[in-house]
This record gives sequence, structure tokens and C-alpha cells, in this order.
Amino acid sequence: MDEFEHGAAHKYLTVRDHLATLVAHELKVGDAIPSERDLTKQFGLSRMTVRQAVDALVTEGVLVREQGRGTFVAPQRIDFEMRLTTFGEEMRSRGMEPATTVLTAQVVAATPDVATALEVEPRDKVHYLYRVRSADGTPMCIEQVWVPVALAPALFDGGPPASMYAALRDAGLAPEWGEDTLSADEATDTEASLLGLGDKRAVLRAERRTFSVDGAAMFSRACYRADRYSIWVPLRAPRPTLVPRRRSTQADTTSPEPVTTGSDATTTPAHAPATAGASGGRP
Amino acid sequence: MDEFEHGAAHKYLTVRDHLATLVAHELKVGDAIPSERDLTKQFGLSRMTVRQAVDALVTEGVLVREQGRGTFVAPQRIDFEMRLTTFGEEMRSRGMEPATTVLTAQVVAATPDVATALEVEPRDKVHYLYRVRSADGTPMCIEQVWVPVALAPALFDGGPPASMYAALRDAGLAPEWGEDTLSADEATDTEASLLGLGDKRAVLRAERRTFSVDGAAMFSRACYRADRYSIWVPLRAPRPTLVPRRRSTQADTTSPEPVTTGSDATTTPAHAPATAGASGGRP
DNA sequence: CGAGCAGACTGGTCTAGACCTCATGATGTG
DNA sequence: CACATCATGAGGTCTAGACCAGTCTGCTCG
Repeated sequence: MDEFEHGAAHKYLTVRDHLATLVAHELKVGDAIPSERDLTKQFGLSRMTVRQAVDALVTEGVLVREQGRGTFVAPQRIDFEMRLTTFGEEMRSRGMEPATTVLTAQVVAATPDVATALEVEPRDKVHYLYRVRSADGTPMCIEQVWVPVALAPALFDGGPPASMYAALRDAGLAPEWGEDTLSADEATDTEASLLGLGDKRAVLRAERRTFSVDGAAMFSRACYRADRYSIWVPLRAPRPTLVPRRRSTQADTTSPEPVTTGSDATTTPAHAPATAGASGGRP
Repeated sequence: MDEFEHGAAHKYLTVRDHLATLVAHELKVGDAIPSERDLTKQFGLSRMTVRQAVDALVTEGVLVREQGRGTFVAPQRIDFEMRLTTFGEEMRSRGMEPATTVLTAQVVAATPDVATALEVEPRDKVHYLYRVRSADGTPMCIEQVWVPVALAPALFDGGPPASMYAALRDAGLAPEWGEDTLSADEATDTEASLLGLGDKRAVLRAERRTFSVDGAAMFSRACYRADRYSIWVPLRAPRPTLVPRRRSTQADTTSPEPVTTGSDATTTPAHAPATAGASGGRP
């Protein structure tokens, strides 16, 4: 159909994009796509090639197969992954205009807790940024950020950066992943006055470590007004979800536990919450 | 026909499990697995079949392919997805013994906020469970749970269930996914006394909606002691990460945005946080 | 000694079939 | 009318090759 010879260097890509376009423009959730044998005729390809195209969309969660029935447009998926986002992005995506007041931007010696979080030695030099972040003119959050000087000597040349993540990227420390530890607390007097709190002193604290390819690149502590900030977290079902595989009939008696080839790799985030901790990963 | 020796009804499963076992017991991260052609000889299979086995482990993130070099054990993955876990599971996984004191278990009329969360009409009947949850004898959390009576009429027959998730599963309302909205707050007097709080009244609140295949099945409000409970959240890198695909040559000029077949389906969680909200999904 | 190229790998794509299981609806039959 | 059966067609698995495209090593030639 697509008369343009266009880019698709690989045949299965043309089929995949054809199907993706169908899903986007013509089909609704639950509709069936053309059968694999139809597609082989339509594109003049072998069935294995067509299946490769369908497989790609199935593993992306766009389509679901049902043996004996057909292949259907999958129900809309939810992104169950939390993303490393910046305060500015976060506010703008909610239609608010972010602003920042820098209180301090200097190089200091790492305190023990900061050194531990950043995996450096205590008293190593670290960039320190201390600022109040507002949205639509109202203070939302007090933020403290530390970055080892050794990793990015020139980080604050040219003044404190508007976006730490952009600055890190420029320094070759692009954020790869991170971890938040969220807790509630009473605001200190300083925090209460910076945030303009009255009687209600509860705040939401977030300690975040941001990792680049080489390890911990940034540590931050944020303190949010409890009355203006909440955090939305999507939760996936417990264990068995996308696991049509798994030796379900045999096994259990045969091999010496053939390894968890399911979709959950046990991991060790290397940093357990200080108190009781809950949810996410498995420290 | 199961229980027969060989153990795998499908040849590619034997290869997949063989490789999974190799990865688990003999190989280290970065090690190469046998080449696909080796495996075809070793198992007497065609290459497509071997590839199917390897594909399975690649899409699970256990292996990574590198054209021209080989297929290697992938670096340890982190689970970036938060799971719907129960309080009991959560505490036990941290080596603490959970306990529960039920304060109320009855059927009540849904208040407007509960009705909205559960997508029912105000004053519809809902099961209501009110309990204090402890770990190692210390109160950790006050929990209120609502479930529409219409969905599970017999939910509390036989007394309030020890695990709501188990009860929901038994009622055919197995949790499929959920969403938490986390915030900080001051404890009420009642909460403070139930949790045994002193001066420090900050608490971490979690509103959770749990969905089964048919929609909202349960709504809960939990109130955690701030000094004993924190939440750990893994964060994935921002946008461009696992997206080697996508029409890179053509497109952008051809069709009107050929659909996001990347790994981030834009979604609408249908329930935006009351205040500013942050992180996760994209309301 | 060093640059370069050839060959021997690796995975990536593709074919033209085959036979299997499963879901469904039409067709019979009691 | 109700239930069993069967044909049809869907996806699931599998074969025995083919050629393409990167990677790496070692040998040869300047």
C-alpha cells in the first residue's frame, strides 16, 4: 500500500509501522488486526517475517495475541515507571510557572551523610546548591543539592544552573536512574519561614540520589509544603501478570529450580531506607 | 502428556531454561552465552527456534545481543515498577511481624469522596473496614478501606478478612493495578492517640485506589507514623532510553504522527491529585 | 613495525513451507 | 430445542536453509 518506497530498510519494519498506524488511526481497543496470513498475502512476505512485526508490537504492549481467536489492540497501558523529572518540568506539566530563588551556591566539604549518599569520603569537596522553588509565585519546596566536585569541577562556572539535570548532562553525567525516599516530617523553623507556613508544619521530604553511568552523581533533599504537594504513584499488580510462560505443567519436581526466568529480577538497590521503608524495589 | 521426562512441551523452552540456568549458576554479568549456531548443534534445533529462546530472555532483560560480537548476560536490572503490596507482605519482607486491630467492620453508605474514588453513586452501600496495623507490636498505620457491596456482597462473611487483597481475589476481584497518592499531614487527635504520637504529629498519608479488570474495586486511606515509615521509589531516566526503534530515516514528514510505538504509552489515570501532584504517570 | 585487508566469527533478516492447538460457528442428531 | 460434532481459521511452534551486516583477529605487504 504505502506507495512511497520510504526508509524501511527491513520488511518487518514496514509491516510493524503499518500495524502501528492502523492501531493509531483506525482501530479501537479490542479490535482485531488482520490475521497473520492475511498480512503475508498483503505484503508478499513469509509468515515468520509478519510474526516478527507483530511480535514487536506485542512486546511493546500495543497488541495482544489470543490463540485461536486473533490478535487485538491491547487496552491502553499505564506507564508504571516513575521518571526522574525536574521540578520545572513537573510544575510546567501541571500548568504552573516554576521559579527559583538561590540562597546558596558554593563548594563545601561533604558531611558524613552526604558523603555516604554520594559514595565519596567525608570532607571531600562537593558543590552545594540551596534554593527555594516556587510555582505561580507560591513557595512550594526547599531544595538542597550536592554534587561531588571531582565529578564535575566546572559545574557552577557561569553561576548556579537553572536545571541541575541539564548541567549534569552537559558535564557528561547524564542521569540514568535514581531513587527517592519519601517521608513526612515537621518543618524546622527555618523551613517554615521560607515556605511561609503557619500552624500546620507538616512537610513532605524527599531524599533523592541520582545516578549516572559511573555511579552516584547527585544527592538532594527536598522539603515540600504538605498542603500543596502530593505524589502520584502507579502500582502494578503483584507477581503473576505478564507471564504466560513459566513451566506450569511439569516442573516443581524435575529440575533443581530452573531459575526465576519470570519478569522480576531480584535486585539490590544498595541503599535501604532508614526507618521501616515500604514499597518499590527490594532493598 | 505433561509429567513425561523431557519436561518441556516446546523445544524453545528447553533452550530458554537451559540458558536461564546458565545465567543463574555459571555465568557472570557480561559473560557471553554460547553462540546461536552452537546452540543449534547442541540441541539439534533450527536457528529460528534457538533465536526464539534467546529472544525470550532478551525481552526479559536477562540477555543483551550485540551484533557481530555475541549475546551477553545483561547487567543486573532494577525493578522500576512499584508493586501493589499488602501491609503484611511489606512488614514481613523487612523482618517485622505484622499485626492488626480491627476497630470497625460494617456496611455503610458511601460518602461523596469515597463514591467518587470507587466510581459508584453516593450513598451506595460499601463495606467499610477500619483498623490499626502494627509491626513488632508498635502501631505503624491506621487504615480505612472501602469496597462496593455490589461488587462483593459476601466480602465480610466470616468476619473481616486478614488480607483484603486475598479477599478480593477470592471474590473474583483480583487486583490488577493501583495508584497511590502520597502526602504529608498533621495527625488528627484520634490518629495521634491510636498511633501513640507525642508532640510530633506529622504523618504520611496514602490514598490508594485498587483496580480489578472491571474497574475500581477498593479505596483505602492509610495514615503512617512519620518517624517509622518511609517509602522508597526507584526512578527511571527521563525520556530517551530504551528506544532504539522508531522510524529514524523516513517519518516526521510523511504521516501525521504515526503513533507512539515507543515504550511510553501516554495515559490518563482518570484521577488527578487534589493539590499540585508530582511524579509518576501523567495525569 | 605498522597499516590494511581477508576470513572467520557474531547476530539480523528472510523464505516457504509444515504440523500443532485452540476458539468458534455451522451443522447435524437425539 | 439442546447438545455433540466437525470444518474453518486463528495463532503457536518448527525446519533447513539463505544472505546481510557488524566485529575481531591474524596475516601480509609496504
